[in-house]
Amino acid sequence: MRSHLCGELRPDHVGERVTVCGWAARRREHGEHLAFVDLRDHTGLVQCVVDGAHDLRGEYVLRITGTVRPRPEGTTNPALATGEVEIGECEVEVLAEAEPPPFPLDDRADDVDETVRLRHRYVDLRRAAMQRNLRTRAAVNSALRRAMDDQGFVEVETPLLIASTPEGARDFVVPSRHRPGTFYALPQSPQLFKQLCMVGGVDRYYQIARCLRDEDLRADRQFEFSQLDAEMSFAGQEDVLACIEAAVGAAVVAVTGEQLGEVPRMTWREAMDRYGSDKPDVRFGMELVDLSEAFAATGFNAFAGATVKGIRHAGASEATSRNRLDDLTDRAKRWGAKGLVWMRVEAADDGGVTLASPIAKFLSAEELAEVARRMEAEPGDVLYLVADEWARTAHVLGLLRLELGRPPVTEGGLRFLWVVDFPLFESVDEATGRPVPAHHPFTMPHAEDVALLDGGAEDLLSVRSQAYDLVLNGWELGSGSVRIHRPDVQQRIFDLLGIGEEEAQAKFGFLLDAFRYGAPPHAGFAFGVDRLVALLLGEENIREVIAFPKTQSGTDPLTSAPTAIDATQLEELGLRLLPPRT
RNA sequence: GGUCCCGUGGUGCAGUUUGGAGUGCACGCCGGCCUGUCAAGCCGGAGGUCGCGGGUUCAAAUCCCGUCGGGACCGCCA
Repeated sequence: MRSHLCGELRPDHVGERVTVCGWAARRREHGEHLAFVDLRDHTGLVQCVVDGAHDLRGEYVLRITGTVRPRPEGTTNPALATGEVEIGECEVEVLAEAEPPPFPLDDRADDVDETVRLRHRYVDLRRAAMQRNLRTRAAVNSALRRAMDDQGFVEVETPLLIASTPEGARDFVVPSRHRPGTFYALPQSPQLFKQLCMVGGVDRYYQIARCLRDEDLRADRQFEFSQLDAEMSFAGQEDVLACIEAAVGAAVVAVTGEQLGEVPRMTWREAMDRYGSDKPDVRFGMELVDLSEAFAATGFNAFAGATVKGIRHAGASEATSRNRLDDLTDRAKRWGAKGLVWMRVEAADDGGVTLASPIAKFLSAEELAEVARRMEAEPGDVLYLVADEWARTAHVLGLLRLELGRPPVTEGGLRFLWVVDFPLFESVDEATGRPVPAHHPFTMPHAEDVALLDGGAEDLLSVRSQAYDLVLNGWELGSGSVRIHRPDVQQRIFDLLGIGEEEAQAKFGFLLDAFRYGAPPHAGFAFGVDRLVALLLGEENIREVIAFPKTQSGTDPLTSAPTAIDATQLEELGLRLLPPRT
């Protein structure tokens, strides 16, 4: 049907008779004698010169046969890759007529209401930016598969219809027709199946797996997403990190052409202390400064006995109004802080600085001087302090740091980071005394910390696990761990978590059974492909790298999903609907 | 579950603070003119439930309440 693609024509093609197909991106009419039509396909635009009468409208689907010729002196267009040539003596065949598109298909569409774009996604996808995103995503998938294949990983497909487990995210659920009243769940991840693959001698498993979680949507979260999921036998943390780095590095090369280099590491504890986050955005500083010692003997009740930390917003005093400070204080409270202390740094007569703050009068001169010293305060800065228990102080200041200092997604480069030594337990339930797992209950404790499992709440919370996250520019790309493969250790963890034998059998019985038949030591990882592609492309929203995404409320403006189903379908499934909640 | 922002011809906006006739801009669309344009140009035209409902008022795009839709975030996402 065609001999060339629109975007590939160059002066080399001059004199050739070519046939191209595409959409009429723009037309410039000069009466019935002459018109210029920019024909667009996925490779770009080429100018076609149409002589004589015609009726060509925007987005008509055309097949144009003509002769490639150089553009006349002075009419070349350096903005187009094909701008030195044009197609002349055109024969035009209208393959399909088209209504005017609902929004412009050039860069101006970046400002169009996203609902309108999604409702007409098939038109939106024609745009150069969306074509670039789809094709970059395909290149990343391809690079990931090649890298995993090259490292001896085997791609195994795991089921989509699986048994529901109450842990973790809310399941999407599918009713069974054969057994009315029972349900499949769609996988939140292939976690248990990939471990079964290890027992099954697969040795190195991977899959670009669709995962589904019925949780609230965000800029970096959709119901459905894709993970590069991997698991390795006879391997530990270092093996996994090396293999994942190779895969991610291949994706980075495929998109940017640049080598990844060594990915730095940071312990979870250090990440929380310095950045107030387990997924620190290390593209910028504004690190948390610990001030607890400065207030060890303070008379200011709000600071006494608390973890006090601060961040310094350099040079921001003039641009930060009192209104803004009040607003930030409100936010800090919504984030869980008791309050937010701010201090404006001003030049003092003696050449030092003074800290102007509503609470300055409650602090001693020594304390104020120590704050200024530790935070390296300069005149014109604003300091923000939070005092609370360690985790809350870090969390609130971590959010405040992002609010005040986070650069746009397109700036600061690609700053990958391994966060290692996550705690095994996130918290200890005050009512039951049971620890709450931070990852999943098959995560191997750090060898050096096993003795602490016998201790009290404080000991339990200090147990490190062999779990690790990969972070890129403040987004959690993925996480993994070394798994427990020994039944006795697993039993120990279940006991601690209060998971009885019956419950364990009901929830993961098949995995525990499998382990009785000889489980190799194994470890794995999974990271989100949508997030990786978005960040590689400088998109701040993963919907831009998904062909048909859903809105924040989980609907699809194109298909109107989710929709009601008819009574016969419900009947067949043995389901009856409750009246709508009021 | 919560906080905040947005909703005005097909698209993007101004108008909302301080109520006074659907007033305006750009693009697109339709018609006309135009033989070297390139986000072509010139002339003319059509196109509106100011998201929806209620309230206040002589009068509401504008103020108030509710609601729907979209977005960002907190919680949630082992």
